[in-house]
Amino acid sequence: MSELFFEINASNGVPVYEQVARQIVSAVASGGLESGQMIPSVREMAKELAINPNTVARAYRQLQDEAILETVRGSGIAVSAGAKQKCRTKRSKIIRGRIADVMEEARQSQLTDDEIMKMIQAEFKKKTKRGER
Amino acid sequence: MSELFFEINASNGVPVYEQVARQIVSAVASGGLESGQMIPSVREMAKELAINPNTVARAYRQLQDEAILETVRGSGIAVSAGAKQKCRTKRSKIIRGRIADVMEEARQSQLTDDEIMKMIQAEFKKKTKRGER
DNA sequence: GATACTGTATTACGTAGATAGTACAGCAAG
DNA sequence: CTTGCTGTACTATCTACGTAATACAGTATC
Repeated sequence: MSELFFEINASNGVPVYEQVARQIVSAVASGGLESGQMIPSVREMAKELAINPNTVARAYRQLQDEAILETVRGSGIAVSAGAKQKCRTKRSKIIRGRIADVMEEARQSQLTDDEIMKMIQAEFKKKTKRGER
Repeated sequence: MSELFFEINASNGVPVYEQVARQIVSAVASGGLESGQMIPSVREMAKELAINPNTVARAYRQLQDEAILETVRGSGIAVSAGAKQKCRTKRSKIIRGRIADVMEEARQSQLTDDEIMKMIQAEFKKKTKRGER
């Protein structure tokens, strides 16, 4: 089931359980996963991603604490009602935070606004030129 | 001596030694530190920043490996000749890398180019409005 | 040469992340 | 009711990393 194109980047610095959680959030936010839909079981997901079941469980648990996932004992875990809106908000917050971090880092590097903006536009062009979307 | 306005953010996720190294690179890149100039000793810098001398030493050592700093036994550590150009390049690379990371993360979050650009511009405005530079 | 400063090397400690193994509780389906 | 799947809890271990503490080696200065 599933076909959830998840990718784990082990040499990324970002904890694996965080990556799993984020990708679920992204999937819900953009409609790839809908409210009420079941997600792959802990063991199944772990097998697919070749990681430890406990790591998956940790990601799921975190999302349960945020009421994005709901557990149905014996059956599995489903996407909560109203999760889509929550995930869209969460996703925005995460990305906005990352952007703010970079801005702050650039500021501390004593780069001028002009230099910063030029770098951003250069990277942006590079990105869109790769032919995505 | 020095007056090197360094700031250490302990709750930043970024290792302290990395922060020290980066701020030296920034200072050299923007002319605050010039080739041949001595930088504060390991212990002095550690005292100013209220961190462990070893942490400072690690930052210095890293920059020596990159030929940005040079050690003079018994005297101290000086900025290498040609360090400015190196640091400017390095600084650009670091920031560009961070920007690329955010772009990649945004892409994985399945945000559209339009949404991403809007977020960036919003944060950029927020930043410049704080009245810096 | 003695002192006081440099940088450096080594070792040890604490924390966070990931994994592993095991055990338990609940539901579905035969 | 039995079997097989769910999630959950707990403990232990391993590795990586950042930091800390201490001791050591070289030079300047008097």
